[in-house]
Amino acid sequence: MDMKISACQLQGLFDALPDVVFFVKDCSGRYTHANLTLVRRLGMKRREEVVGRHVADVFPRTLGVSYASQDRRALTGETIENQLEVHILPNRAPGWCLTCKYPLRQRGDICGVIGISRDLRKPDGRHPTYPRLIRVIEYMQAHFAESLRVHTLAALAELSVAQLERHFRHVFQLSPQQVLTKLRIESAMRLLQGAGSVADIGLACGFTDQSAFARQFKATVGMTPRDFRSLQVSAAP
DNA sequence: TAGGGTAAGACAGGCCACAT
DNA sequence: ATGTGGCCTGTCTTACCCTA
Repeated sequence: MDMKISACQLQGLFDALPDVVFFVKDCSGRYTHANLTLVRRLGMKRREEVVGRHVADVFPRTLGVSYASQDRRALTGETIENQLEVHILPNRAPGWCLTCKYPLRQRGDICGVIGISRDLRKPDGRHPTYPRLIRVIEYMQAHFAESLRVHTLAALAELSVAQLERHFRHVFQLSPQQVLTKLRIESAMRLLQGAGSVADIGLACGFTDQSAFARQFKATVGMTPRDFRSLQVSAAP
C-alpha cells in the first residue's frame, strides 16, 4: 500500500507541538505551510499572515538573508541535520534550537524545502552518568574561553571519549562541541550588548581569531556579530 | 544487546589574502 | 575595523565492529 501524507496533515499535527517549529517553503522561499508555533514566534496570530510570504518579509533583514541561503542549500539537494541555532523571539529573548531541513521532492524534482526546529529540552537528569556529565558542563562553563580538548573532558568525567560523546548526546541532545559553541556564542551575545571590538569579544569568548568568530557566529545566530549588535541597539528601549 | 573501542569521514581551527 | 573565502591541519563525531 502506498500511503501519502499531505503537508497539510503534517502541519495540523505539528500545531500540537509548542516546542517545535514546522514549515514548508516553495522554490522561491515563500511559506506554503507553517505550524501555529512558528506563527506565534513570528509575533503573528493567524496562519494566513505567514503563508504566502517570503522568509525575508517575516524576519529581520539580516536573518532573512541567512535563512534564505540555508534554504537554497536544501533546494540543491543538501540536507541539514540538527544544526544548532539561536532564534531571536519576538520579545528579543534568544531561544536555542536544533534545525533540520530537507529538500522536498515531487516526482524526483526538488520543489521546495521542508523542515523543523525543535527547542532544546531540559537535560535528562535521571541518566546514570548525569552527575559525571554535570562535572563536565560546569568545567566547560568555567573554561569555555580557553581551548578545550574532549579527552580532557572525558578524563574529568572518568569516561572514555567514546562514552562521553554518546552519553552527552543522550542527556543534552548536543555533542560536547555544540555545548562549547553554545556557551561561547551566549557569552558573545552578552558582550556585544556593550562596547568593545568584535575581534576582542571573539577572543574573550574562546575563539582563536576574528575570522573563526564571525564564521561561527553567523552560522549559529544567522547574522554577523556587527549586525547582531546593531539589531540590539535599534531594538533597545 | 548493552557497552566498549576504533577507523574514516566530517568538521572546526588556524592562517592568510583580499573585499567591504 | 570587520567580513568572506580558500586551504591545510588536527580534532571530533559517527558508523561500524567486537566483546561480555
